[in-house]
This record gives sequence, C-alpha cells and structure tokens, in this order.
Amino acid sequence: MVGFVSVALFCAPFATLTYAVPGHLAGHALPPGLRVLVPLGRSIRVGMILADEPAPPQGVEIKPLVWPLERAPLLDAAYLDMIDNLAARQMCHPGRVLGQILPTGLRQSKVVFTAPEKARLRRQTPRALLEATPQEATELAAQWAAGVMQVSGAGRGPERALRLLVDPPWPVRPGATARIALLDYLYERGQTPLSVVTGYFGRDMGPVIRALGQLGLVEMGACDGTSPDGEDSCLAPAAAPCPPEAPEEVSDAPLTDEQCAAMAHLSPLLCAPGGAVRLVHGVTGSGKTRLYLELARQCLDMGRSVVLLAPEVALAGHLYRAVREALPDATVILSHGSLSPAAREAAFRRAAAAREPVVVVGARSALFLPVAAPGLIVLDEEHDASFKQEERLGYQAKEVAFFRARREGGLLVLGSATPDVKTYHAAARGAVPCVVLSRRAGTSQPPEIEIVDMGQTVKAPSRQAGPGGGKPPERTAVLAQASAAALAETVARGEQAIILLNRRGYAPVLYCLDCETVLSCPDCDLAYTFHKTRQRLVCHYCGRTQDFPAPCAKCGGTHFLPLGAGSESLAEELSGVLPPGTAVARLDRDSAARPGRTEEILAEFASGASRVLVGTQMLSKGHHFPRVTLVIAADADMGRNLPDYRAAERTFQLLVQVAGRAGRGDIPGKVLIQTRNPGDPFWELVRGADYQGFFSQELARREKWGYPPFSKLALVRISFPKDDPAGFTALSDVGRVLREAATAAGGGVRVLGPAPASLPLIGGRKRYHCMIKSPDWPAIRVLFAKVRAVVPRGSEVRISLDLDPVDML
DNA sequence: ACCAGTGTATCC
DNA sequence: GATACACTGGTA
Ligand SMILES: [Zn+2]
Ligand SMILES: [Zn+2]
Repeated sequence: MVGFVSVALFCAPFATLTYAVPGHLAGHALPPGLRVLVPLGRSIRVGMILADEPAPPQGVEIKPLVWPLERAPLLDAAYLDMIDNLAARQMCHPGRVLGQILPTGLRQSKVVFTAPEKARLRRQTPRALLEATPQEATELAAQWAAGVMQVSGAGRGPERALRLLVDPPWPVRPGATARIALLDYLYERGQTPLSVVTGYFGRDMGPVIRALGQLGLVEMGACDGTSPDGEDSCLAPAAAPCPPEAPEEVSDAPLTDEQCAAMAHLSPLLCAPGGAVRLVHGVTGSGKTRLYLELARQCLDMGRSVVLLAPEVALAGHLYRAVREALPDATVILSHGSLSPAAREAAFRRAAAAREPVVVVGARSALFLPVAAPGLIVLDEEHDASFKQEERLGYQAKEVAFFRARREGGLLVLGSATPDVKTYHAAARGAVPCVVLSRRAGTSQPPEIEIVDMGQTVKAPSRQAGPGGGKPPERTAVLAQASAAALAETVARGEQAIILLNRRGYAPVLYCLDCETVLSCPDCDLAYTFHKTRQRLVCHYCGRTQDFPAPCAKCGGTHFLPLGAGSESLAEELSGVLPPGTAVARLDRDSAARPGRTEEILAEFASGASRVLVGTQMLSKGHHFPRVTLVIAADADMGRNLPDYRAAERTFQLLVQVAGRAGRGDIPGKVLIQTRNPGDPFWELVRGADYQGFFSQELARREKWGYPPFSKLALVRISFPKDDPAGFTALSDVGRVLREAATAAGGGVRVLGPAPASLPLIGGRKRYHCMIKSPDWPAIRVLFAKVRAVVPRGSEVRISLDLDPVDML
C-alpha cells in the first residue's frame, strides 16, 4: 500500500471513510475530486476522493480501493470546498450532499470496464477487479493509464421482471406467509416487472425474492411483451410546445446611458479576486438581460466562464436562446431539473471537461455544474422563492452562489425589479452595492394600474347579528362589478385577459368587515387561520389560539369574511359575465400536475384558443402574452394577508411583476387590483411600483416585530404517524428542549410553538413545527443539534431544520 | 434441530 | 442501502 485517501460515499451510510491506495495504482494520480469504486462490507460502492489521508484511523481494518472511475478529477478544490460548506450548513456528511447534486449516472456503482485482451475487448465487472490477482491488476492498471481500458455505465437495459416457474400448490411451508403472498401475487398477475412488485410489497421483499429464485420457484428475466399493468415506457412527456416568447427582447441597439453607467461600474468587478456582489435594481423593461449578456461577453473575453440562473425552467430557456443569439461563438450549456438523467449527466460532464470558458444557463440546480472558476454568476429575479430548494438537501442558491463567487474570485450579480427585502437591506447598508436601472429601455408604456374597491361587492351580512354571531355571508362574488365589466369589454374587443387567484386548500384567514383588517396574532402580527373542526383561530408561528366565533379583538365587530372564498364558483360567475361559449383556460396546481402540462396550457392560451386564463402566481413568471390587455388580481387581499411574514413582500413582487408584463406591445395594458381596503397605503405603493416606499414601510414593520433582516428565522419541523403515541411525547420534548437550550444560549434566542403546520396531516403523518428567532445562524444550529439528540434513533418521529423557511406548509 | 421472518448494527 | 448476524416463535 502506498498511501491513503478519504472517500465520501454517495449512498448510505454517506460517511467519509479511509481507503488504502493499492500497489498496482501506486504510480497513478488519485487527486481529490476523482470518483472511485470502494469496497464497503461485502458490496462495492462509489465515492469521491476528498483528500489524501496522511494517517489512517486506528482500530479499523483499512481496505484498498477498487478502481478509479475517471482519469482526471471531475471536481476541483473550490467545488469540494463548496460541498464542505453545504455539508456544514446542513449538518450532514459531504457524501450526502454529493449524492443529492451529482447526476444519477455518476453515483452508480453498476459500471463495466472494458480492456483489450488478445485482440479482443474483455469486459470487467467491478467485482472482478476487486478479486483480480495483483498481477492481473497491475496489467489492467497499465492499460487504464494508457487509456485503452475504458469505463462505461452498465446501461439501464430492459427492465427485469419476475416470473413463476411452478404451479400451485406452492412447495413452501404454510407459515411462510411472505413467500406465499408473493407467489399468489405472481400467479394472479403473471410476469411482473420488479419495480411493480417492490412497489406493491415494499422494499422488504428483497430477501424473499432471492430465496425463491434460489429454490427455482421464480425466475428473474428480461421483460418480454407488455407488462400486465399496461405500464409501458410511453409515459415520457411529449415535447413541450414552444413557450411564449421572452418578454425582454434583446437587441443590438446601443446601450442606454444608464446601461453604460452600469457596465462601467460592473465590468471592472468581473473575475474580481476575492469576489464581489452587486444588486442590479432595474425596473421591468430596463434591459437587465442586455446587461447580463454584455457582462457575459466581457467575462468570456477574459477567459473565464459564466453562470446565468433564472428562477424557472421556461425562463432559463428564454435566457438560453438569448445567449445563443448574442454570443453565437460561445459554448453554452443548458441545465435544469426537467432534463432527462442522461442529458443532465452529459451537461455535468461537459462542464467538468471544458477547457475553454463556457456559459452555463439554467435554473437553481445549474449552479452545481462543475465549471471551473466562473468569473460571473448572475441570479436573475433574485427575489424569487424558487432559488431556495426546499426538499431534501435544502439550500439557498443565493448563498451558494455567493460562496462560489468569493471562493473562486467572481462577480455575483443579483438582478430584480423588486429585490428581496433582505437583499435590499444589505444594499441600503452598503454591504451589497446597488446599480440602478430606472428607465425602460424601449418605447413601451407601463400599464395602467387601478385599485378596485370590493367593499360593495358583498352585501354586508345582516348587522343585527348579535355579538358572537358573525356568520359569513351566503354568497360572495370573486369579481367586483367594475372588474366584470372590464373583463366583458376586453373579451368583446377580441383581446385576452388573465385572472390571478391565490393557491387554495389551506385553512382560511378571516377578515373583519368592520375594521378592515384580518384577525391576527397580537404577538406575531401574523394572520390567524381558522380551523373549523376545532372552532379556533390558530397562529402558525407561535401556536397561540383563540376561540372563534368571537368579536374582533381590535374593534369588537362581529362581521367576518373568509378571504379567498367563492372562487369555486368562479366558473359559474364568469359564464354570467362573458358571452356564451367563451373559452376559459385554467392553470393551477392540479392542472399542472404532469410535467410539461403547464407549458401546454400557456402555449394554448398564447395561441389565442382561449380568451381568459384563470391561474395562480406561476403565471407571473416571465411568460409574455402580447394580446393580454387586462389582468385582474382577484384576491389581492388574501395574498397580502397570508400567514407568512413575507406576505406583503411577495404580493408586492407578484403584482409589480405582473403589471410589468401586461399588454406589452402596441396595445396598452390594464391591471385591476381588487381589495376591500383601498385606503391601505400598500396599494398605492403597488400602483406606483414604488419599491423604495414599500421597502421602508416593510422594513419598519420587520424591525418592530423582529422579523428578518433583523433576526434569523428557522423552522424545526416535526412529523410522526398519526396514531404513534410516542409522537406527542417527542413533540413536547422537542419544544421543552428547544426552550431550555434557548434560555441557556441567552442573547435573544427565542423559541415559538410548537404549532401545527399549515397542512397538519400529510400521508398519515401529523406535522408540527417550532419557530426559532435568533440573532445569528450558529445559535440555531446549536439548538437543533441538541434537539436532534432527544429523538430516539430508529423512531418514527422525524425532525428537520429549515433555515429561513420560504413556505410554512 | 431447524427454519422463516423480523429487527438492528455495521460498514473504512 | 446492503448485508450479516442475532433473536423470536413456530414446525418437525
Ligand atoms: Zn375588527
Ligand atoms: Zn403568534
């Protein structure tokens, strides 16, 4: 043995383990960033070399690694530092991070080596390499070094299926219930793909299947013909139709004065050693994309790569086309979550192997393409929530991008018309200098925004209802009369309209018709949600509850309205407003269930096949419909008052963004914002797209109530099976331990809750959460580390930490 | 004595 | 995640 390396495993147990370099690989470079096959127990796994290990750990047998999977490292030192950083933030092994961000093909140990032998190619399995004699291994190592020994993925091959070889009665003992169940199942269904079998019985069937195979009762073979499920491989989504064109047309026109000034500020920062961050605060239509492309061109000229990120796949596609057009000679790599595994792997490998600077364009995950030392990273629409990955490995792309820019010496550009309040706060403090584009670049006119008073739309519920009464009115209309009239006119003119709604399916927020505010928690300044079954109002931040019905705590009023009510009957309402036969398209979470379906609906609408599109926020994201001249934000009040401290910020961003997109073209657009409280100064700020005004108002509120950026927020999520008696014990333990730890930590760390989650039951599991407010992140990690220890290992209680939660769900 | 089925500790 | 080993409760 000639030394040791530490290897991070890509699958459980994800640990970083020490392996010896075997003699036959002595002369070969095994640098960090190289993938290797290693033995673990009796199996062979893939991992990544993280470092040379000078002193192996004592007391364990150190095994030699089996074989490298590439000749040159896939990842460089800076990338591995980023992995370490992510692992530290998430308090997990680097291997787990790698297991999440590498394309599947690069994490599989099922590979085949081929090496020439007597004028023929001989296949070598990893196991054969493990068991090779030192002499064979040395010969193969020489072939590997010479490049004549190759490695390839095992190929997915046809899916394997299970087939019966015997007829009943089964030659097994009557007590062997699992075996009998499997045999009966196969008898009934005939040949069945393995994935269907494991899907039906669960993962624990593995040993049973193998035992029956050895007994010769079942056979594992290639699928022939169709599966009895009819579940064939035609499920791949059809190629999505071309989405509507990008809103910001990028021309060759000379830069505006403002754009020139911005370039003068930004271009010296490209490839800045030690990194630099700048906010580009540019109103819609001010030509931010143009700026990005100019910067990208200069960065490539300096010999460094560029990463351009958009919040959504469709937007990344627009950006990709713009880059191809503006920089026709550059190598451009598109990467996002909707690519096939093979395409993702190809993009990853291209980025890793690139010798010339490249441009990477994509959504969030494209940030993890291993391009060497990008000199420019752009996050367009930096305020967008989708830059934070929620599930599995949680990360905030903005933070990761910042890390990369600093570590590898690049400029990070955060672009938005309506920046994240936290980003703008950093800009206002001078921590992130800001470049402003305040004028529209083209000739297009901003749309007209009108605030529509909904106050008269609902007949107020009978005033004689005594205290404690407060029944909601029988029927509420979604559209105010003025909106309905505008809609009818628009359609009559042959133009199109969009009606924006909020997401449904949560417990409602109640609006007091007497004082025109929502019922809210006095400790958190957060809307209560009404839980009908418990007849209570609940604050999802601190868990405070209040009986309901009861008079309004602020004004004593007894007339309430659930926000967002009535949208179920919108279709009916529309049919009363629109001429008979007018086509109305719908876009919501359900209709967008299938990948590609969203784009289909949008393309159909863009083609003019339907006149009115009813949908949620996903509409706002950069889709452009030139024939849409009317946008109605139907329940803006609901968005403004959602139980989330960022509700106002999100609503401001959404509405300003929508307004910027309406009716671009020769026809001026109109945006109608419906509210029951037109006197709220917030709406005037939206109407004027007055970001500064909104920012100072919102910042004051955040400071008063101790929300970010004046504190760090984290959510400890706890879930357990709904009839697990250990669940509630664990829940109260978690709350108690968190509180104790917070008191011990001092320094203003506060714990709220536990409170039930907004979706209190998912998949038979009850869900709760505790919120932590802290002056800094480390204190939160310390608390979480303590509380994680109180949940017994192997229990059904699951606990996770969400830093700066975007969605409380 | 033996085995099927299940639970659980370990893997450099 | 895969595997081996230890344990349980049943059959022969
Ligand atoms: Zn009131
Ligand atoms: Zn509260």
